[in-house]
This record gives sequence, C-alpha cells and structure tokens, in this order.
Amino acid sequence: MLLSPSQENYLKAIYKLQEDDGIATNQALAAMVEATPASVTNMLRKLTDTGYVEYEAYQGATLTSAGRNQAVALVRKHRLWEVFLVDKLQYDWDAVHALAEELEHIGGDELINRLDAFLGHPGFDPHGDPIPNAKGVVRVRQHAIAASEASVGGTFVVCGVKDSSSLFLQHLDKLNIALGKAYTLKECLEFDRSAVWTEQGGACTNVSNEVAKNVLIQLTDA
Amino acid sequence: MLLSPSQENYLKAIYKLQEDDGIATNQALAAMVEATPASVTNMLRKLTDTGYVEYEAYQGATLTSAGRNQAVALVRKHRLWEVFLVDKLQYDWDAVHALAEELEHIGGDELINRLDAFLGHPGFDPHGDPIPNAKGVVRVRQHAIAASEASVGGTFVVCGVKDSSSLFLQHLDKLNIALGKAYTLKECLEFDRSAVWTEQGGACTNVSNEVAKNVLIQLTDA
DNA sequence: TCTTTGTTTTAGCTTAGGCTAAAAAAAATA
DNA sequence: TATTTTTTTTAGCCTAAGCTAAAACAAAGA
Repeated sequence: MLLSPSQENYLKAIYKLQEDDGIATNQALAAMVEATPASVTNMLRKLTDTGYVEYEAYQGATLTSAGRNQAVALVRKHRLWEVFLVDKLQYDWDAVHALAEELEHIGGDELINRLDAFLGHPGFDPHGDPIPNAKGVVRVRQHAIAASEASVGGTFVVCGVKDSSSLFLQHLDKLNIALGKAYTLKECLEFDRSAVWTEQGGACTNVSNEVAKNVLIQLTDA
Repeated sequence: MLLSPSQENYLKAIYKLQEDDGIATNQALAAMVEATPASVTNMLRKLTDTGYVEYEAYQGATLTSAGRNQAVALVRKHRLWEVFLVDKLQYDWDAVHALAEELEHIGGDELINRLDAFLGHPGFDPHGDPIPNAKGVVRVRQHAIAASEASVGGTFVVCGVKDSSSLFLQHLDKLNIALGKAYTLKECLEFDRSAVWTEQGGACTNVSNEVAKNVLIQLTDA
C-alpha cells in the first residue's frame, strides 16, 4: 500500500501521540497535523481502509502493527536526514526539522539504507533522539532523565532534549549548552527552582527550571 | 510565487522543449509531464497567471525570464542530487533519475547551495550534463559532438550522453563504455555504420551507429 | 438523573490537478 | 479552394485533502 505524504504525516502523528499519551485523540491529531478535527475524521477513515490504522467513531485511533512499522520507518528517515543536514551540510540543529519533514517522504528503503551507511549508521540524531535501525528496532535511550531531576552535587552529561523547537534549541545555544557536554549541578535555588551548572573548566551557567525540565541528561559517577 | 511540484515539472518540460525544439507544443508537453493535452491547457493557464509562462491559445508556451530562472534552478537541483546519489550513496548512474526527480522539489536555495558546497561544486552530473551555478549560469559543454561524427583514426574522450534512459545507460555499461574513457576510432563499417573503438590498453568495442549517435565525445589530439 | 460543556462526526463546499468526450481551430492534403 | 486530419480547447466530471457550520455524541457537574 503506497501512502501519500499527508497520510504518512498522520501515521507519524498517531505514533507520537500513542507513545506520549497512550491515546491519539482526534483533537490532538488535528493539532499535530495542522488540520481541523473534521479533516482528521475523514483521513482516519481512509487510513483504516489501508490497514494501517484501527479506528472506530469517537474512540480515537490506534496503529496496526503494519502502521507502526510505517511510522517507525518515517521516524528513521526523518532522523537520518537530520543527521545528514547537520553533519554533512553544516546546518544548525535548530534549522533542520522542516527540511527533514520534506525529505522523509522521498524514496524508499533503498535510499534510506544507503544514506544510513553513508552517515556511518548513526545511533542518534542531532537532538539526541535514537534512530531506529533498518529492521525498525528503536534503541531506547538508557538512563536518561530530565535535568530538573538531578540532585545538587551530581554530575551529568547532556544527551537530549524534550522540546526540539527552534526557539528552545536557540535558547540552549545562547546558554552554550550542547549535547555531550558534562556539568556538575552546583546548586538549586529554592525561590524559582533555577539551577547553577558548572563545567569542568569552571564556567557557570544559570539554568531555569523550565529549561532543565526539557533537557535530558545521563548521570555520571565522576 | 511558490510553485507546486507539478507546476515545477511543467516549467522544466517547457524549458527542455524550448532548448531542444525551439517550441513547446501542447502535445509534446503532455508527453513530457505524462498528462493529457487537456490537462496541459489547464495548467498553462495557471502558470500564465504566475508570470512564469507566456501562453496564448493554440500558440504553444514560452517561459518568461522569471520562468527560465526557475527552470534552470530546477535543473541545477536535479543534477546536484544526481551527483550526490552517485558519488556519495554509490548509486549506479542509470538508477538516479527518478529519485532526483523527487528530491529536486525539496527546500530552497539554502539547501541546494549547501549541497553544492558539500559536493565540491561539481561542474557536471553523472551523465556528463553541465550543472548550472548558483546564479543560473549554464556552462555550455565545449566541443562536444556525437560519437557518430568522429572520423576514422581520430581519438576522443567520452564526455556525455544524449539519451540518459536506464536502458541506454545499462547498454553502455555492458559495452564497458563510461564517461572519461579515451578511445581511437579504428574503423567504421560501411554496411551498418557500426564502428570499432579501441582503448589505450588495446581492448576493442563494437559500437552500433544507434549507440554512437547518443554518445557525446570530445576530440583529442593524441 | 438532567443539563451543560466539550468533542467528534456529518453534510456540503473548495481547490489543485487530473481525466474523457465533444467542439473548435489549425494544418495538411486532395 | 475544399476537405480531411491533427491539434488544441471547452465542458463536465473525478479524487485527494482540506475547510465551515450544524448535528450527534460523550463526559462532567448540578
């Protein structure tokens, strides 16, 4: 069954909502694909016919296992193209989402597997999100927690973000926070829950709770 | 003015027909974009409104200078993606057209200029066709003639093809003919105009007139 | 339980890009 | 020049994917 770009976007949206919220409601889908709830109902009917989605009126949508495979393949394509754009074309990490969104609808397995090999089979995209392999296996990020969960005195490495909007990523750039950087949580201020992170070199960064909640870290025992 | 992929394909088709035949007739366009003449009439009206095409009923279509710019930009995108697919993803030269046809509609100048830089500003695509630069200047292939025009005893280098169909390219593969290879035209047989080409190493290749007409060469004075 | 509120679906419309069949125009031939 | 053939256009229809407004349903509060 061949899917249109639009149909592929719906599958991806259902997949993400299922992962995050467990359930893909009509309204949430509408927001995610930028359409009205009425249009969503319409599309869900069609996708049910393709066998990728299970859907009954008023009950929300679920992916079939075929649908899930499609969605994972799309996530794989999206993230590999993001790696290409950042690693090879030197784009900034906050500028690749929209382009990858277009590129992910091009070609089939052959293209993406060649791209994967060319990029050296990367495990993570520029935002630290894991890249499913050719068989659709998504490696789960081990031991990743939100930076807001760290305890004072602890050391950690930044390994991902929860919010990958341009706005947030550019804010991290301004704070000079990037994937792979190591910090110690020096203190956490009672008043607004903002934190002070120090780098090995001694540089300090003031991090608001709002930011910390959206930065993923791995604790290190150093 | 933002164009749809379909509209872009029409502009490219008009451009090619103008280059080759001087005139883009409705019927030729229909064949090229794989639609009916009625659909072409329809689309030409719309493109006239965008200012990229000039068109009057029964008179065929011409590109405006803005239209020509768009078309050249598309040719540039197409050929750069072909270079990427062959040089970086190791595709065979006969397998890249369809994918490039999809990729050429993605993104804007930023993406393609970065791709160009990444590829090292190549001058020619895998079929020997020149790649327009960022300003839309198409370098004309110097001194290129069809191999069928060579005279016996002459030496030449293969620099392009007139027919870049999969079928023809695969045939060249079988004959072991590739861009950049040097030959001497040993003899030309009266009966069927087929020719014998010899390589430096001494290997001989029998080349039909039909093939020779579609291979572009540059004469060398060796 | 009844009513209000919020969500989902239905009904009917829109636009882009196709199509076929018939009419009109242009080109070619007698 | 008249007629036939070919090409192009018109007219009317189709599908995908969206939209709005109204109706139907589900969930929550009184």
